[in-house]
Amino acid sequence: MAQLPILQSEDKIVETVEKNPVVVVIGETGSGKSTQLSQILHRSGYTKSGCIAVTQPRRVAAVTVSRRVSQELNVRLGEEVGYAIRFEDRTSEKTIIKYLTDGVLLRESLSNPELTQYSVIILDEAHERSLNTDILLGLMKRLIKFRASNLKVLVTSATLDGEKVSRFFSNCPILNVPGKLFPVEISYSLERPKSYIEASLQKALDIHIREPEGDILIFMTGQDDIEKLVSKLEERIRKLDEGSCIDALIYPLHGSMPPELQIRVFSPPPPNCRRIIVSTNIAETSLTVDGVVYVIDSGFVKQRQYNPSTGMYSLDVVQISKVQANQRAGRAGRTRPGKCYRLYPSMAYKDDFLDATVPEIQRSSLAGSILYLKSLNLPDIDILKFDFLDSPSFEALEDALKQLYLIDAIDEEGSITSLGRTMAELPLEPSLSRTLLEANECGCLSQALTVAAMLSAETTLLIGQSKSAEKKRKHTPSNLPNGSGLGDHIQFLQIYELWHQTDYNTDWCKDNNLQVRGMMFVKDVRKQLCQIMQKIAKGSMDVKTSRKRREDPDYRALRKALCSGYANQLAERMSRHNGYRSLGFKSQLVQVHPSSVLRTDEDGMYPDYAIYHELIATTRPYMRNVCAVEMHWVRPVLAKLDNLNVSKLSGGASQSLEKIQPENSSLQKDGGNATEPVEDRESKIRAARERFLARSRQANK
DNA sequence: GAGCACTGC
Repeated sequence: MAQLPILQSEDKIVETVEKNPVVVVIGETGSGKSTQLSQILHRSGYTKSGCIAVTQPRRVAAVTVSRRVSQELNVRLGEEVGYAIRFEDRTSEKTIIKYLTDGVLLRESLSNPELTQYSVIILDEAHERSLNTDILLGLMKRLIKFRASNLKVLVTSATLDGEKVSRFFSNCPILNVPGKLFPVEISYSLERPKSYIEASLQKALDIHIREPEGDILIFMTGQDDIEKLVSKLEERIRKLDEGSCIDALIYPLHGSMPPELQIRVFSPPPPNCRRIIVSTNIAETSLTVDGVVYVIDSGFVKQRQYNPSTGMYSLDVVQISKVQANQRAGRAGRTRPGKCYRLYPSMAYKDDFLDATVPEIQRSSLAGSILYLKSLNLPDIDILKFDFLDSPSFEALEDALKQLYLIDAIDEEGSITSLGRTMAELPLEPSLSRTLLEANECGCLSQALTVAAMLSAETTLLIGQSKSAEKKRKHTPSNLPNGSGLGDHIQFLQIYELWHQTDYNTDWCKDNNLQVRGMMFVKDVRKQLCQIMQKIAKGSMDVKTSRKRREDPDYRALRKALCSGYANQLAERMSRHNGYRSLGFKSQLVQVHPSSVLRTDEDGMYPDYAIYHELIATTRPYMRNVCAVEMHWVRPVLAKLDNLNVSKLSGGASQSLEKIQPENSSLQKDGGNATEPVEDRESKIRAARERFLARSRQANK
């Protein structure tokens, strides 16, 4: 094996780590930092006083990297070298080098905030800025103060933000480790094309006809565009004169494809044949296809973002960042020198592209993370002034506190409640943790466990289908239950109960268009939730079937529990039509998503009140996964909304926080009225409550 | 009557 570049810097690394509590290591792809840093520190004795932890943003990475290190050290995986990911802990008392996902390390710090078992913590791939890594960065900054004598922290990052991470850790040293990428020649378009599909098609055909062999990787934004381009490519390549150029195999590649189809891409092509892979950004970091020599980059990506003032997610096509553009280009230089064709002008890259992708922490709802931080009970840290590498907006923090207050996870002063503490232990969104705890009181825990597990995996359940396949499917109506018309949560419960009756038969999943992988994941989640709930469960947690339904045919207990958990995700129907108004946020008109199984009554009207799992703006604002609830369950929630005092929740920090936020305000630029005054919001909540009371009076007549 | 990128506890 050729010597990895990082080993030439071994002495320098050891010396720098010796002298500094935190070191930033910048190493490009192929530098060997993921496999070698841990071994270097092991060799220099850091495993004598504890274990070396290396975090990874993805599970597969934790598994594959630890496997390689165990081979290099010639030990059995799970002994001296091991890994820990959700549902799987392959470590033992012998373990001295442990690879784990950042989420698992966060869970560990919940039960052991000082992380005393570790002498070294390496946050690998920190430039990806996953939500969990960002929280870990903040926690590490605090931890090195308390464990200055016996903890070393290493952060690996991409070139562009190494300086920033260093500044965050009091100007800690930065070490550069060369990568092992081949040069990639980059060319730009003169102008932005009218159609990215057409431009990609032309460019791919050009390369295929004129350039020597080597696979082509094309980055598109989503399944739809990928399928269009694949069929156009197939048609055009079929029409090429036989013998005028080598053969081509065209593969789509995206996350909603079943794994067996994804794997196809990795089988090497037959001789005299070029692979053309049309992919989402799954091929940017998660999957690496060897043999790619040409990259075509559309310059766009689909990104999910959260608007804290409306509680709504949107999935937008946005311009990629410079870091992403370079990551995409690098995919062409893994095996030999390559070429990258950017379908945008060089000026666009220089002037329009952000340096780095907006970190996830500034694009997500923070209720779960804030609850987690509050449950750590760090006396020296005010959560709202928590030292993030990039701070989330004030609105996002305020929104998280409001959500947590409405579901009783924190009290009026913003302190965590005992309920909140239990919720933080569950690996679920706060709304679902709250539902479980309420269900435990109402005697429907087993049902709630199923619903929570199903919603944890929801997007991966239904097999991703193209539009044409969908049309075909309409002729064969689904045999799946319909949630008794009460909503999608109930349907999820009924589906799982049926699957349980088949003894978790995988063919049953396939027959019903359910992703086997997704359903197995649900089963694992449910099992994990049962283990955590064991201590406090008041009733059986086994999957119940028809017997239970006779006792409560309308699932009233479960829907009432859901109403507590989703207190912040509540909507009231408009009086004359089937549109809903979301309560508790800036007034927002939303529709039931057409895929919902929620049923209308004999007059064609939806129920007066419903809870929703999420609001998502696509062509219009939709509530996805809704469930009918009853008016009198909603009453206490509205009372709580009425008494809401956000500045009290943040411990009066609102004023000072607003002052230190201005640099984040640009993020909200496109989010509409993110800065609506609190008084406006409160008056709207009051108006909603008045409408509710009027409706109550009418109902009582 | 519409459409969903990618991760993770």
